[in-house]
Amino acid sequence: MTDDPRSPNLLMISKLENTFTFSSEEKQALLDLPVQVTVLKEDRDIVRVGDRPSQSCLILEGFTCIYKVTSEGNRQIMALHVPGDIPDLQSLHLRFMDNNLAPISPCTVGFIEHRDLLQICERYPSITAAFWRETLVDASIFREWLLNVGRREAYTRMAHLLCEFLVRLEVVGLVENSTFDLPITQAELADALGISAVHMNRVYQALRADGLIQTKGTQVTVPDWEKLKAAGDFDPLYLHLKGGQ
Amino acid sequence: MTDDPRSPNLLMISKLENTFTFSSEEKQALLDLPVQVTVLKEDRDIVRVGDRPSQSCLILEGFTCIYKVTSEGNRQIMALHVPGDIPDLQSLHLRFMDNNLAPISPCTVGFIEHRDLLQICERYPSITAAFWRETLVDASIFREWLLNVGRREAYTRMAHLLCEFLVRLEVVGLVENSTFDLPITQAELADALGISAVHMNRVYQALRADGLIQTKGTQVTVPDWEKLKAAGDFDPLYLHLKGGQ
DNA sequence: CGAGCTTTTGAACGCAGTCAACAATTGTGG
DNA sequence: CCACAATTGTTGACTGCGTTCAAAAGCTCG
Repeated sequence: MTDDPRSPNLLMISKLENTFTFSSEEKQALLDLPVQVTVLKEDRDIVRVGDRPSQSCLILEGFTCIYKVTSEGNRQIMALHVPGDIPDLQSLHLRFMDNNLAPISPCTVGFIEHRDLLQICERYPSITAAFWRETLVDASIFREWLLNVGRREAYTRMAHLLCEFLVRLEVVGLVENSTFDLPITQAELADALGISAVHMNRVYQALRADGLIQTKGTQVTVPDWEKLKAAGDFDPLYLHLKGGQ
Repeated sequence: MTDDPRSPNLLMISKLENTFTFSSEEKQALLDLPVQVTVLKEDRDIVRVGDRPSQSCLILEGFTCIYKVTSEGNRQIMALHVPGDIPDLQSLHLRFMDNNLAPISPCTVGFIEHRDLLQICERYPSITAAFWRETLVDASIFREWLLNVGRREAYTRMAHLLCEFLVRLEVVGLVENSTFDLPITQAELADALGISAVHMNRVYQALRADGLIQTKGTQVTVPDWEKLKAAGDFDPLYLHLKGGQ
């Protein structure tokens, strides 16, 4: 739904170029990758557990999440995705989806056929490496979330998640004046942090009361980055961004 | 420490062949991969957060884990590895280690130089795919652990972990008569499940009292697989084993 | 056979969950 | 543009799963 049909590819390339340098031939191959742009509503899953998709999905606008549900009906959100992410790149090499993928806000995505991805990977090893690396960073984030959910108390946990959001959104230029849009309900945040919605609400209020964040609708402002980092026990190393250490 | 110096490579190949079929040329290349076998004691990390290793490590005997520690000193174990696993394959494409890797029992590992791995990957795309896939399965396990730690109560969580162990050890032939060796302290299990050691002990006792497991030293026996599966809310799909669904 | 680790037990406490009601906001159709 | 419905956010009270602290008992191994 963008005027420039190449824009999805450029978003993907600029993300990958955070850590890789491509030859002009490789870049052209990435530009030529067919991407089918679609606008999705937030109340329908993109793929579900057990599915065998033949395409992967690049987030262009809005946010998505992957989640699973226990047999008791408790939902855990395992990851949140921002524009530039490819949340189900794994399905390129795993036969079945082992999680659900859904938009958490109205969002625009681009679908890329596995066939095309495999073809470009076979031809250009450094593109393979770049995609592989993306999935490794995803895994690194899962590890940090495990530490977060398993060993940090709710207050710290929430502060940590906000730190991660700020950094990841900054990378794709979605932060202005320490402010970003977080179009996500408290119930969803609770599911991402492994706590109840009620407790989430209390923690959120505490963060505001302590001056770590200011909110206005879905906008979140971080007045003191160092303070939030300290509160969230946050070290961006695990995001493996360009800056390195 | 095996008589047959090729054995490490064969272990790796048989694991990869669970889901991939290699040509004889590819298989030979994997067999020719130099592997430096070493015996490690359990009280020293193999790699640490911030390290930049030039090799990855294949588990041959014993168990290892990856873990992180919060600034408060709480440890979370994010994964446990059994023979055949390559716990730090990620370091092939990520500049820095974002977690610690340590043996949890005396263990034998084989170190493989990144240089050699990259070379073989460049030459054989299907070997790249096989290694990539391994890291994707690791990520899938992280996701399941997130659900486990975030949304299941301690009793179910422990049952789930035992289920996972049984299945993964079965794949590498380390289960006999529904019995396997679990040379890991309760404090370590607690760190893997995100609970305290004291509570771990109580849950463990409850599992025994309910007849879901029998223990004898470090040996664990599962008398009724279906019952344990039910107690652990366990579905092996996320392990992406050969059997498919 | 004693040192050191691991497991076990008890008691008190607390973080977070559940339930229930209400307030605020957003969305929708007339 | 308003009225009503539905979702989301907020609050209070009670409960409970799991933590913490401390001490004792059991193992393992030199």
